[in-house]
Amino acid sequence: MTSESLCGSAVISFVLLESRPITMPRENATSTLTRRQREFRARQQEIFAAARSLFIKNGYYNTTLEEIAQHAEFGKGTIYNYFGSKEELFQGIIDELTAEVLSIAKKTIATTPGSAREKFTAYGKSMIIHARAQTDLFNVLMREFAHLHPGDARLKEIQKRAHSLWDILAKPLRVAMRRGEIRRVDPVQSAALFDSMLRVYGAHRLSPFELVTPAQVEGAVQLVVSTFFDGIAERKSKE
Amino acid sequence: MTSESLCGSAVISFVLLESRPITMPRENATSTLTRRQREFRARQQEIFAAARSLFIKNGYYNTTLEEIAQHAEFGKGTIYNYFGSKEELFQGIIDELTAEVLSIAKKTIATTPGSAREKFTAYGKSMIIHARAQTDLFNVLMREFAHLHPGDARLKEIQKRAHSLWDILAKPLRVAMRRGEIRRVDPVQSAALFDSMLRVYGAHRLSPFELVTPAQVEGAVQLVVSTFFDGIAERKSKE
Amino acid sequence: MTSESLCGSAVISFVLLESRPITMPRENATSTLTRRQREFRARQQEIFAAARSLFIKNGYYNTTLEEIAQHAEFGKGTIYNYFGSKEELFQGIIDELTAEVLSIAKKTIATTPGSAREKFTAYGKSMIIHARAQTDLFNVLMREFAHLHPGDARLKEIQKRAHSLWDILAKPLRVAMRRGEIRRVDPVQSAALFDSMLRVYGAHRLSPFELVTPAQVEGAVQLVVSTFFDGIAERKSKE
Amino acid sequence: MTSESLCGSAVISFVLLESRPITMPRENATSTLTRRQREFRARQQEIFAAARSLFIKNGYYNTTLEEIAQHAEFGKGTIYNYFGSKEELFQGIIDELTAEVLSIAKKTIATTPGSAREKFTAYGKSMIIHARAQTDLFNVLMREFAHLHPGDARLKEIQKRAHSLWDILAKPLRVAMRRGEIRRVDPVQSAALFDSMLRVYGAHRLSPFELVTPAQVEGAVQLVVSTFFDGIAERKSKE
DNA sequence: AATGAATGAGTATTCATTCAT
DNA sequence: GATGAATGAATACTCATTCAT
Repeated sequence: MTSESLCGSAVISFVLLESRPITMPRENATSTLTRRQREFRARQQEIFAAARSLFIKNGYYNTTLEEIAQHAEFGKGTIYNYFGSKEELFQGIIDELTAEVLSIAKKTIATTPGSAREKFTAYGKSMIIHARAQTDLFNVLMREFAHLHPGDARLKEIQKRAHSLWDILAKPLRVAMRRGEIRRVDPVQSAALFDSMLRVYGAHRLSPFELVTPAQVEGAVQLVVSTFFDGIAERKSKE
Repeated sequence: MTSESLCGSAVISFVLLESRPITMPRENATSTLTRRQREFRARQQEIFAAARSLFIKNGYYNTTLEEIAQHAEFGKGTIYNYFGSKEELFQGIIDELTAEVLSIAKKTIATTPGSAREKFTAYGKSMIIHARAQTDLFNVLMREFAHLHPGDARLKEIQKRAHSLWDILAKPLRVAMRRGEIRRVDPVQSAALFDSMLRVYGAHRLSPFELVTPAQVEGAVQLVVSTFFDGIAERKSKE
Repeated sequence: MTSESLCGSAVISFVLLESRPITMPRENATSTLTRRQREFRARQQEIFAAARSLFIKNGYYNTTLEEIAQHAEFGKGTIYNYFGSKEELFQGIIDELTAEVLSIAKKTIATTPGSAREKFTAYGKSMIIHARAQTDLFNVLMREFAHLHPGDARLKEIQKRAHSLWDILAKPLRVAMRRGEIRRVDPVQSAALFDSMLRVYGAHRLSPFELVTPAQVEGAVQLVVSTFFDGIAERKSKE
Repeated sequence: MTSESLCGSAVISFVLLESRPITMPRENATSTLTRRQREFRARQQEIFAAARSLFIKNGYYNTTLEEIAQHAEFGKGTIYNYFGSKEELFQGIIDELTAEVLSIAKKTIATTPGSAREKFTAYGKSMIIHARAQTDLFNVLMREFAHLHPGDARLKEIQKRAHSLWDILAKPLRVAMRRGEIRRVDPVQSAALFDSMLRVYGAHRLSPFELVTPAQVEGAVQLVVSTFFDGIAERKSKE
């Protein structure tokens, strides 16, 4: 039925940056960076971007460092001044991605006013938009998920982030439950189910459900939200 | 939001062998196979099984033909009498897998009596069980999904199979809709959403939702089914 | 004064094959080797010889595997069917060498009849001849002795072999001492001193003492032997 | 028998700086150096010392310029203001070393009063002490002796220095011969033999003859000297 | 048909050297 | 003068595929 990897990727894609980044230190608290440091960071980002786009297009194993270097317009050796290895470069991308996703989730849920339904609608919308922009990248992540052998420390980190994401989504569900707005369910598990449904729209290469116009996105999110909260069954309840 | 790969894998995992097999010719229409042919088929299967278990354990790129040959207890060269290349061997596995999934879906939906809800419950249960048994294999599939470059003919094939799966699930939904049991929704899209939710339970390495006992499986399926049909919102409709 | 490496090399050069070979299994006791095994051995020797001559000419670091392969008239990959790594290939050479030297010492001392002086003369002669044929190889060994980090198991092995050599030479000295033919000295240490003197003639590139004719070899050995046993001081003892 | 390298290294280790230095110009005849020049010399020495200790510890090929620069606390580029290349830096060290050895020999032989036996005793003692202090460095020299291809001008230079050393030792032997104190032998060749014996004690990693206390050093030198002058044979001459 | 030895294209990584700042 | 970022040539090692036996 469902694949671990699938779920795995789900997990990966929705993780919030609560924990420290794995490889690439993000902005310094104090913005006082020497010129040296700023330039270093800038070049690192250039290389990173080049690697990212190539990994996306061709996958980890089909991307050579030679190509990355050419694409980044640097010498091959230069790459190694900024990243210890091809693997580290790749891990950096995973890291960045999970951080982004987590950050989006956090912000959307926190800042959207209103009920769980409204928060989930907002979250769903930004996730779909975000995912469609990055779909291919997620794709790579999944392909190469192999790298994380069971027991690898990074796997644990990913797990932690997955839980973070679901916890973020679970919070408004708990509130709603307390208010008697939703049934008694495991909030984390339900959050995961919601999240999983959104994923259907993330696969632009395989999904049959075109989401090019904002209206289409809107429709998709509405379907997911209404299915999640109301179910698809007809309410015979009336009278 | 959601990742293509995730969805992609979803797609992969739920495809029924309706179309002709991609690589491995399945049973000849006429069951009259010469001894030669039967032996050939048998050896092919041995190799296939060896490759499958190794790809599962180590991934495509980390499995060498040398290992496959040893594991299959054949000479390295012999492999090439049965498969044109490592790649073809791998495609055969994808093929087999998608066929299995599709076949399960077809059978479950067709043979389970009763309403859509009952059919979906049965489908969900067998899928979760099936997936947990094969999780690692799906995992590989996803990892190596990279092989299917956009535009690759095999990608189209996979898409077709994904649609087949959803169509199978959509059928009972259409019936229910006609009967007024469920709301007006896109049945294929809804089928995809249901399918996607099941995936949450497929990731034994990342999923926080342990499903070891039959009761746990039952509970998970119930949650998915009830969420799908009824939603999680409290029915205030009463009265 | 004297360099460790020098002594080190001395040690290396005069070691007897008592212990099992480090890397390359020597002739099977039973000469029953399958054709496969014999061919394997033969090719291994070809590669070995090619590597040896190149290491001699250019040193370990200045010899590439590409060159070794070309010189051996094999493909680069083929080398790795016979040796696990460049390092192992190199170690094999050290091994072979030390084994040879040890074997020569053993045989010469054992088979030469007469007193210690006669045994040492025979030993000296064959060592000088042997060394001049292999001088360059010893040279490489010394250059690359670095590879053996202190604590390396192979270093211990070399030490053991060095002791073996000296022990072989010490034996006739002990006999002579018992007979009162030579003074009370540490036989092993004296053996080492004798051995060390021979080394003067091993360096054809640096030694000023040409040893091309058999007579010259004879003269050199006589000088070493007479110095060792009688000293260079004039015997005023007479009367 | 004996290895060129061994002997080669012997040669290297006992060479006196009579000839012009190969790479590093030594003190200007006129001691009038501008401040510029003095500072240049000073920095050159700092780099030199750093390189030396690293070459000793790790060998030529396993020492990177990066490391040398860090150890010398200079920028990598700065090194190239003081030395043309890594190779040149290394040659400078060989040069310094051989000069040291030669200088010690010269001084010891010249200043020790008395007979050849006494001069040789003094020489032996200081050489053993000196070598044990620098064993590792000699070691490197030997390892990297490869650099000197046959025909290399520097090889000739080394040979010249070797001869210088032996000539220094040969001188007192000639005097003794003239006085009838020692037999008629080739004084240079005998000097080389004596020198070679000392080398046994230079290899702290391989030598079984521990020389940690001054008494042990004394004993070793006595053994070498007495063997060299008197031989190990029992004097039956009496009567 | 079965084999596995031979192959060499392909790749990550290192490091001496240069040169713009 | 000092620096260290940039460079790319160089190299050990892998592995899918071929083919002679």
